[in-house]
Amino acid sequence: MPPFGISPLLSLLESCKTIKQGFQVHAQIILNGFQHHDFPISRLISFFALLGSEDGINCSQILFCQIECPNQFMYNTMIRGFSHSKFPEKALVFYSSMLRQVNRSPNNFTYPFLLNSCARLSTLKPGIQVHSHVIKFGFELDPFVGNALMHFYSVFRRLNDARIVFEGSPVRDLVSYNTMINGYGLVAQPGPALRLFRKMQDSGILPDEFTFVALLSAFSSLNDHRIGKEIHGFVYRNLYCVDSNVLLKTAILHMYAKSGLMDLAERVFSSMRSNKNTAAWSSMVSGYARCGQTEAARRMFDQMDQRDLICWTAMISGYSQSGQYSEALELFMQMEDLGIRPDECTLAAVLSACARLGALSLGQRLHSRYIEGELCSQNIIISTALIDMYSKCGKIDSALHMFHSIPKSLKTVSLFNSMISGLAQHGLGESALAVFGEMELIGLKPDGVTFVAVLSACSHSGLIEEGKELFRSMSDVYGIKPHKEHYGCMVDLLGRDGCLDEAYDLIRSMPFEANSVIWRALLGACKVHGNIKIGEVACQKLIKLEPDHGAHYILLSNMLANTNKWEQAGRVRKVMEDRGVQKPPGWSYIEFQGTIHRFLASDKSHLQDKGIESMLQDMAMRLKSAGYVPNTTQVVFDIDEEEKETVVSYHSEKLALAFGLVNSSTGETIRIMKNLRVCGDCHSAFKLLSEIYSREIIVRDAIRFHHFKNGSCSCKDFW
DNA sequence: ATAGGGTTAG
Repeated sequence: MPPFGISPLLSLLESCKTIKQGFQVHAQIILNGFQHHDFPISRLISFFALLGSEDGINCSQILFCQIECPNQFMYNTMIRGFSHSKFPEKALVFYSSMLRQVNRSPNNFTYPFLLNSCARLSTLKPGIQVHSHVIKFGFELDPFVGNALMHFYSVFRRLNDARIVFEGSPVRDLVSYNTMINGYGLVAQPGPALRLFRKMQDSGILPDEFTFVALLSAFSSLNDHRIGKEIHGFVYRNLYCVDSNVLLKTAILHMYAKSGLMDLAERVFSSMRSNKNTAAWSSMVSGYARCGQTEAARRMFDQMDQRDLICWTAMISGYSQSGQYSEALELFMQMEDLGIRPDECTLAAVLSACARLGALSLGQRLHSRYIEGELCSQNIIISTALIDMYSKCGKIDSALHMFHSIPKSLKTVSLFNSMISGLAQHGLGESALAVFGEMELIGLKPDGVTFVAVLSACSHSGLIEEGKELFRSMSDVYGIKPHKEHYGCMVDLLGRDGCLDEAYDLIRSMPFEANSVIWRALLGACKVHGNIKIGEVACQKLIKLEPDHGAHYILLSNMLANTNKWEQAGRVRKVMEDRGVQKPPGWSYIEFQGTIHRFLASDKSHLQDKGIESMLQDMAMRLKSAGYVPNTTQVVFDIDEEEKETVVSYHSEKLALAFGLVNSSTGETIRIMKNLRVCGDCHSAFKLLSEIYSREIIVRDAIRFHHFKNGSCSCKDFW
């Protein structure tokens, strides 16, 4: 082997592509006695650091650590390497050790990379500190540093700060404009993006394809296809390379797909011919899914040759957003089986589906396997989704624990909304108000969603005065106009207090027509307080608004029957039959050994296995000896008493409870989910059963949670 | 030094 000089070694290094080849060069460096020469070693460190792989950056770190007195280039290289690694925070570690070393002050190459690392962290603070260093060391006016600062601030949606840097920068080049336009796209402000674009043209800077990609993505957030089309035309007039520029085409396609213009999206898509990339496919998948066409989305998805994590996520979240939660979970498990690891976007979508389904054990598994102790445990969207999942699966304590473990500075309005509505569903009104107070204390401004949450918390817990006061302050103090949802909460609240006339007046004074949710709230209150007069009005309205909803007819006929207006009740039943309206099937489900078991009312298919039948008999017997009389008023009236009893004892929630009692051990909490409201008979029965079997039973119905324990329920019998 | 597709709460 001939001896090498330094420069042949360097040119050898230049031809290297893999870690192994890098090692060979390292061996040569040592063999030729250059291991203490800064120059070849720093090149080698740089080679490894910029390979872009985890192994590469580890190798460069090992080399770096062997050096007694690393030079500035080496530090910059490490910072640069970590800036696009999986551990951007390590760039900061190298930066501070650089500062600690005597005579090693940063230069103009240090900050762009360091700021890029900061842009990828989950918190804003380190970047702001770096900004103050930029000023301290006098790199404020460096155009590269300036652009990196704009990028950093816009990633954190701090467009005002980015703008200040932009305005203060002596040189505003193409990259500065692109970065700012892109930033406005991130915060969905296409207006300022467009103004900057004009300003750019005025100052004679020619846009490039990045400019248009940034503009297009800014306008994708707006569902205004007119402007999108205009940009499309503009792009064609200004860049004749459009047809060959895949990136640009993908951005155009995405703009159409996101605006729901799927036929235009299809046209761009097919014009891409053999250049269809995964991004284009993903845009199509999510575009179809977003407008509810999950089948079309799935066909696209199935046609793809190469599926990456993003398109899996697009399909999974497509199902989840369209309410097809089981499909979402099923697809997710298929993905896992292929060995694909979800990231935080996938997890957020899957957790949301778990929450809606009440799939606690899957949610818990996701938490412990992919989130706990991982980098994304700091991700606030994930935390929001987790809190929602734990709340909706009945584990309100876990949700609260998570919430309190999150540092104040990271908490967002959505996070608070998630926590408050969780507490509301569990009827924990005081806690909900306390969390709301904390929100104000740290200076977060509540929004419309927050008020839905706090108002429903008040109505679910009977905090009448607090609720009224909040409703007033909502517009007076916070300047938020109440929407239908807020009126719905107020009707619920007043109705609960027995103020049915007041509730009815509120509906009539609303600036818009009441929807079915609001009438249902009024009807619910009428049922509890036995107000037939207003109840009938509400029922009629509901039947008009939702003529296919069988429950309304049944409620109305039951209400009439209860006041002995048999004839009218019969007429209602007749109308229902004539229209062919079916009673909506009530079903309950319960999770057991990771799978969800579903029960339909009177469904005998589960009865043979696992001793459910005998458990049901045991339940009925013990209830009877405890002096319990079945409440059959909620059963359609024209069947005889004995049969009514049979019907109520086969309600889906009772079947699920029997299943739960058979398949769980003593002391274990039983969690049941129901698609409709829990029935009155089941509610009283469950209270007693919780005492008889010494079990805590948690039932999630369509609106809220019921925690049955020692003979009583957390809803205090109002729901 | 900048870039395209998927993310939470009602």
